[in-house]
Amino acid sequence: MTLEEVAKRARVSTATASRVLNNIDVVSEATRKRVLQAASELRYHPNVYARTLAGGKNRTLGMIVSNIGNPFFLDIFRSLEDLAAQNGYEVVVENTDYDPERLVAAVRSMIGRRLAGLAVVVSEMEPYLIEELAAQALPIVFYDVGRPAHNITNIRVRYEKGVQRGVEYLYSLGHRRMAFVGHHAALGPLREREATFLRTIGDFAGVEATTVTSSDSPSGGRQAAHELLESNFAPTAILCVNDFMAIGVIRELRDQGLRVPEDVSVTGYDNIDLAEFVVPSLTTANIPRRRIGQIVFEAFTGKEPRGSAEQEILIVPELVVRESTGPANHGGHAKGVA
Amino acid sequence: MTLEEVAKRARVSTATASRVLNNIDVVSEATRKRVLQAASELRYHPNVYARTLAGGKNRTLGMIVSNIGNPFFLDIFRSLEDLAAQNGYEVVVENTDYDPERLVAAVRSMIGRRLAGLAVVVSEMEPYLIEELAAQALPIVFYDVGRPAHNITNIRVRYEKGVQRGVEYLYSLGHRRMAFVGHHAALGPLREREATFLRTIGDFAGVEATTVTSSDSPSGGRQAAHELLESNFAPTAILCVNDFMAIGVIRELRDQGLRVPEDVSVTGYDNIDLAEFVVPSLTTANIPRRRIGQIVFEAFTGKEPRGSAEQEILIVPELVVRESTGPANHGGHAKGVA
DNA sequence: TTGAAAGCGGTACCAG
DNA sequence: CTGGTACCGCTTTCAA
Repeated sequence: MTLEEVAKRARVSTATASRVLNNIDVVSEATRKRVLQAASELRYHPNVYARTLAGGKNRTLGMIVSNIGNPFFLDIFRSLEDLAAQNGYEVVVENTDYDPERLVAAVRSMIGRRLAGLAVVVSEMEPYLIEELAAQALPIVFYDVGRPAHNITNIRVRYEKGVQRGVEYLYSLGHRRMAFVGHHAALGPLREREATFLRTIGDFAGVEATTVTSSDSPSGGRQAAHELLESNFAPTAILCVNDFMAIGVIRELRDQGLRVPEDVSVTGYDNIDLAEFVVPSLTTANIPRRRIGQIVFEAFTGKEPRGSAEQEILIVPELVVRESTGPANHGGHAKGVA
Repeated sequence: MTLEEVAKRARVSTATASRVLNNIDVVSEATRKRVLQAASELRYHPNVYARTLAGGKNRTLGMIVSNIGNPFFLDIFRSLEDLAAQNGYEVVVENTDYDPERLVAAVRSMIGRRLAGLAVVVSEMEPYLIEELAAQALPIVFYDVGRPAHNITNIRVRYEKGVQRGVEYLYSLGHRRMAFVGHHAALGPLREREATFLRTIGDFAGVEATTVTSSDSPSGGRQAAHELLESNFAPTAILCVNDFMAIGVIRELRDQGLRVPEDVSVTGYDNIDLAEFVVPSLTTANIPRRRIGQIVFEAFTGKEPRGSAEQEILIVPELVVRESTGPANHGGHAKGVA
């Protein structure tokens, strides 16, 4: 079904048909009706590709994330999508699963879409990709990678603040043996998080630390906890790089007969909705995902004078204390004895 | 950056440039190199819209879901996306949040994309939309709505089987007061699920039942459980329409000092990954989301003779017993006393 | 092996 | 108020 067929049936030119379909108010009521009639009879739906090509405009936004299975990323996407839908935009997501190759493919595909804006929320960013993106005439928002530049907005999270607050809190509770559970240590931003933890621990006298890394999922968390318990480190507190993994860590702890937080305290990061619902609920650092979605949307659709889009936005996570943390149990826990 | 600019820089025609970029093996190695060189220098990325319009082909699949925040839908999407990525396709999702208006917009937008296939996994489907979709020359897969027709594959879940098995199991455990927690009772498929529960209960002598409805989220589950506890029904078992809500139900029960499953048994539905990780883990009915993603993908890309695509696929959920269910506590539970 | 040119399905400007 | 028409950027014959 094409515009031409609709026009023919309504006995008008494609120009007029186009006007009617785009609500350009100059068409007589009579022809207008004929066109609408024809369009609906033919169940006509304009071809987005032709429309975009010809019009030069594009109402779609893009977003690339590392793991859409992790509610953290999903929430940002949903927030952006809601705003987009309310304002007549659409958003297409691409998931990379932390795979640099998929990221490259995603970036190329996104550039090819000639989007109204692209949000890049990934951990596996490589410098040359940032260059490639920066070279495009495309509004971009980077989350946690890259630096602000022309047409590039940067959202930076003071990740270390959340870690500090967490460690500090656990320290005040008497914890002296802490473990960090992360994932994808090979990727810069993630390795940096682990380093941040270690660095922070260095500021507290008499604290011993270790780290484990697995995959970004509850299952990965479970596996990490398993390794931790197999080793002889016996932490009294486990800090997880995010809530998603913390859920798995807690599960494994309980399966091994350890109580949380009586025997071991656990913290997450992100404050996903689930953090409040799991048992025990998670002590975590809040990252305002909804607000991030808004910032992204505004960066793309805001009407500030061109160029002012170049900015950096800082987010400082707050600690949210819930049930998964408590006083250290220095008596040591007897593994296997609940 | 356009093909023409690349062609110019490489001193060839756009036709040749196009050939090189599409790996059409007839170009001499020398010119081939020049074109590639030029393309990379200019950081050229083909315009997907122009490409699709001109080529008449489309490697993108569409998917419409009711609530991408619910892991059930998300898993199907991810499964489809993985397969797509592996085979050079892309998939665009649209979320409706159970809102019929957003569904209409999504359907229109999807049709306008001239997709290689569209999967519709929603609960708010209206007949006329099915007509509209069926009228398009577009391979479609409906999940739980519509009926098979030309170019339409239908995936139907024997929802009632899962409910029967759940009720039967709880009955054998001595439960005689059961409640059903659902959402969006105004939508056909969802109302039907509630009705299925009630109908099933009818097959078991001496069982009393009630239903509550809230929103599709842990938070909705919590609220539903709250209502249930406020009423004087005092169920010994709560069957939730899905795992996502069950998580909230369990949380509320515990907050009210009730133990699961000692005081109240809870079941979910879907068997999302989380079901295994929450505490207590969920007794639920398994729906093979990964397989559904595969079925969808194959329906769109399979090379069966045209027309054979018209089929109906039946899925019969199996009960998965975990920790959230146990023998009925007929002594009655003292609310507020753990 | 390469180029010219005809579309693909619309939009928007220019006349009438 | 309506029609003619020149593109948008790329793919794909058809000839050379």
